[in-house]
Amino acid sequence: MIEFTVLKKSKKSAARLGILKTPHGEIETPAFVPVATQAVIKTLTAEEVLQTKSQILICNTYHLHLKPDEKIVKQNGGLHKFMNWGKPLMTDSGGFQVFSLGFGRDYGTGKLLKEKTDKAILAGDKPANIKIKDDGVFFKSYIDGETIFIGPRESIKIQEKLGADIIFAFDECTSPISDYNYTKQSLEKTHRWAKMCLDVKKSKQALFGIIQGGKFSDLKEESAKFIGNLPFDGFGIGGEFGDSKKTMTAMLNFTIPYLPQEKPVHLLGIGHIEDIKPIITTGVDTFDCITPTHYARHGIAFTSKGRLDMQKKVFLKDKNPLDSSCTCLTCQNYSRSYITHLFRAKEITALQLVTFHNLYYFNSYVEKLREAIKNDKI
RNA sequence: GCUGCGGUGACGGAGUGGUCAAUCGUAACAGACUGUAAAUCUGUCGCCCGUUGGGGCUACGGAGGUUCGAAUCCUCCCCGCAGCA
Repeated sequence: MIEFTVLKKSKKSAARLGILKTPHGEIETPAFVPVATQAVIKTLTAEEVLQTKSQILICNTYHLHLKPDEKIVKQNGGLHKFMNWGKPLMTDSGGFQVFSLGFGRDYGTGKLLKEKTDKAILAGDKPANIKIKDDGVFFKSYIDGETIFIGPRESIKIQEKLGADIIFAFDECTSPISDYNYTKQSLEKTHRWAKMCLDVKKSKQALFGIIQGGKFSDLKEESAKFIGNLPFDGFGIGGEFGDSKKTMTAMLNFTIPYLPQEKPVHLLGIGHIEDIKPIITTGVDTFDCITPTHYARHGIAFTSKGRLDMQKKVFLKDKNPLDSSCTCLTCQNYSRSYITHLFRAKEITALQLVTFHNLYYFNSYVEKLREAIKNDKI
């Protein structure tokens, strides 16, 4: 079980400061949630992750079901013990994979639409590689092609075996190019699945329901009201948020007030550094994003001066740390020159040093924002 | 000195008379990435002009030659490797 306490609401915005108590410790919110899909923050050990000021991680049901199988995790004493992470954990339900391995893959689109497109997903359209049925989804394992069925029941059972503190309802994350009718039909399914998740769950883990509805206000409202009225321990806001950052913030400002104010709100899969302040001011308590870890492995370091592409030749002659105002171990001990050398030499330590820094940087930034809420500055 | 093999774009290495500015890989450069199919993917990669289609120029060790046409065939030369003297 979890316990959520709102300590303070900003006078300037909907931002709020809170404490989320879990069986594995407390989280100061708003908090960034690094993504540990396969029960690891890629390139880092759990001990290193602790030093990045991370308070809670999110792992993935679909991926851990395929590998190593939740039974193995359970036999190892559950996720916390398995991955040597004594702090709070979430598991995502696999609902994102319904999108990313389905229409996301077919159309090459992400959660946010960058360019205008004529492509559209209409009611009745079916993704090429997965089958979405009334009770769940048939996936093809990307490992060996095996057919795998995950629905609300399966997802909850897997998540119970994994043993995270907070688990998510199985949903269908919709694409930014889904039309109104597709989104509406999908939403009905997600709502039905949400109830099933509540019915199936036997553990004391906290279960978060997920609000969908795409970019359509009436569907978002309907979803927030419906999911918000179910006895979930918290809420995730998922799916896509229109085609610009402004619509995203507007949509959050519109949606969150429909949810019970005493329960925590998690924003699923959003969090480029420039998005963080805007989403926090809408009242989001926790949010996860692959950006700091994923981009790190592609050479991008986030700094107070903006993104740096550490593969660029210029940095070979730069003896400064990634960010001279950063107090992380990477910045204390290693130069841009060295890190760039490692990238160009294809040394895996490059990925590690930047992953460490990026996580520390994101967490430090959110820490500052918590301070700002305390002082009613945002 | 003889015999054999070979010299291709930054590098490795295809091509062996027209469809070749030359497959592919690497490097280089540029771009993308938001609940991780992702240490990944995409684009450019001889020079010059055109917004595109495209056009011009210079190129496959060097110099000649054969041919309508040569990286590809012939002659001589230079260089490398191997074997034999």
